[in-house]
Amino acid sequence: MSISSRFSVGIHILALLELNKDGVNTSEFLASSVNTNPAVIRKIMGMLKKAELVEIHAGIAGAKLAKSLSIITLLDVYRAVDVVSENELFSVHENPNPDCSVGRNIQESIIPIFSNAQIALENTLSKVTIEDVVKDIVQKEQANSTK
Amino acid sequence: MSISSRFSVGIHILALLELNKDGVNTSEFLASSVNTNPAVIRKIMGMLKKAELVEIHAGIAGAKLAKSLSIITLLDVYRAVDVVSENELFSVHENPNPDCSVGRNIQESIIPIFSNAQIALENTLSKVTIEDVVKDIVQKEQANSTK
DNA sequence: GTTACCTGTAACCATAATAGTTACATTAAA
DNA sequence: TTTAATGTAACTATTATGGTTACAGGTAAC
Repeated sequence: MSISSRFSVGIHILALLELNKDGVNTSEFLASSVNTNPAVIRKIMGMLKKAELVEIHAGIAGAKLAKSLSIITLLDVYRAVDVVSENELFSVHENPNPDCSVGRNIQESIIPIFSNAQIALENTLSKVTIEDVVKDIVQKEQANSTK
Repeated sequence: MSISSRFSVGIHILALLELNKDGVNTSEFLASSVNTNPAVIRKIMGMLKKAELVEIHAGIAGAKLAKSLSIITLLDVYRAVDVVSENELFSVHENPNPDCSVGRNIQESIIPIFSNAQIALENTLSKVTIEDVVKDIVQKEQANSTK
């Protein structure tokens, strides 16, 4: 199975908040860029707000980044939108048979390995910031405009 | 979401085939160790067979490892049981708005990053073999028997 | 204060994957 | 021929996703 697209949508939103920082970023505007329903955006925005990545207020149109681009990593977004719980990227089968040497040890053997793999993934995400993504988008735009 | 427990069950099966290599490993026997239904085991065994990790034959009771423990990595198992497709660990939202600079570039910006994270995870899995898991289980057994 | 507009949230739906279950055809060995 | 195992298909319950509608609550402009 795949990790929810909430993650990629979260990145999209944050990048757009930067690139449109002088505009009014309503959920409807953001939804039109992502191409989804405004309620979906508001749900994800709620998560980003809880993680203190964005500033939004009931009744007031528009959202802003709550901190500098350069210190928001993709791992922050990944955690914010709750796509994978702590140490639960891999699921381990429950209740193996304790009367079997494999059954009674497999979980303890496997869990640290799975944890390491998950950490390797998360470390990769922690090394990329929203600033990197924004710069990449700007660069791609320039490359295309001179074609 | 989590990666299917087919992966951990696959590892369990392979380790057990080694530790019980002198016995007859029917799907019923394996199922009793994993604590699930024999048909579930047979389905997973079918995938392991297709990946040439185990040898089984219709009508003949028992399964054997098809290659040496030391060269079967967890990545081999992970691919065999088809828990995550190539480059699809992360899902990316479809059809972002091409009239927005973020919308028209976000996928191209994000996909290589996601791919790197997935590769980091898979590299970790490629460094652990079934032999490592078996040794760990044996060691845990010994540690417990002397308690 | 009332209107207009936005956010916050709940309720609901369709879809898809998981894990399990039953059943049975197919195959091989005793 | 009988027995027993594998290989599969069909079906179920459960769960997460992503979307949709609806509306309560907050804020600002008039």
